[in-house]
Amino acid sequence: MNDPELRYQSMLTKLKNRGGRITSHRMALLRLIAVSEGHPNAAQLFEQLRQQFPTVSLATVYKTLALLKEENEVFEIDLRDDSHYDGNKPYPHPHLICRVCRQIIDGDEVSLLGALNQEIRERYQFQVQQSQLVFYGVCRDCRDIPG
Amino acid sequence: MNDPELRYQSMLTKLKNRGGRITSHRMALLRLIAVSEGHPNAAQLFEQLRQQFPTVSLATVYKTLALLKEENEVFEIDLRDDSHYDGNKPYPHPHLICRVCRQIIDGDEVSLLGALNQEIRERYQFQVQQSQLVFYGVCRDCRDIPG
DNA sequence: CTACTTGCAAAGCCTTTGCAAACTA
DNA sequence: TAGTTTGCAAAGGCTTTGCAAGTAG
Repeated sequence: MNDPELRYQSMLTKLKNRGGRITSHRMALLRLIAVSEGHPNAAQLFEQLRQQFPTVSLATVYKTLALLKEENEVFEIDLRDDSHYDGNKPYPHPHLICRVCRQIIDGDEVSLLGALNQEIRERYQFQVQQSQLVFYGVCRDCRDIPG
Repeated sequence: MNDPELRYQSMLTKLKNRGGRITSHRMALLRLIAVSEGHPNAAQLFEQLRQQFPTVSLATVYKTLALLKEENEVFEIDLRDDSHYDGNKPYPHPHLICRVCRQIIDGDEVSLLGALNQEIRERYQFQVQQSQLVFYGVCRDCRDIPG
């Protein structure tokens, strides 16, 4: 789940299979999402897309993101202010948000995740289908900087 | 952290100590929050408060909640649609949200929480200050109901 | 009396929606 | 050609803000 080209093809296929049409705007947006290393929000994707297609609208970005989310090709991170999108790891996983540099770090290497889900299932008899796990704090790079 | 009267007094003290004024609206709102078993949102608190004080405004509810949050007397659960407030356990803890009955269940009895935070600190060298842990799925009561 | 709080209305933001025009297949 | 997608603008929903009037201390 990491090669941009694979991600791109995967998204494209899902859209085609659901009977969707492939427009140049969509192709470009899929590329942007597949290539993005970070966790852009709709506005950021829109800004980038706009450089190639000056007439594209923010609504189109939202609409396409909604499709990709439905196809589980993108994971939406629900934050207080807006949503950010993870196109590289399109499944629930923790995110660490640095309050200093505002960076969003993938926390998918936490080994306790499976056990955590299991404990919730067992202890509360709750069938977990989705999750939003966000940790706020200070990242490694910002930790040492005084102020 | 569970006796309504203690919670009420704690909130009241915090507000007083910060130089805040105790109005009848505020007292009533604190009582509502202290007594609430669930996780009301601002609109729900407003509706209840309105029954005692027909002239109260939603803005006042928001303003008071903001103060209580600042004083760590309430934990704000950031959900996609709105924020809900936990006045009984005013610290970060998981919440389980049933997609069938819409209930918000406290997940504070998960034993792995400490270890999870520790792993994030160690593995990512990330200083966790806050967290929003939300699990979506089907609760025990709704699990057996077909549909 | 002074400073804080309130209610109202308006503004802010992100996101969604309605619809005619444009376009893919 | 038929059915999707697009852009635009407006609407929606929650939350915040500005401000004059009211009120706690």
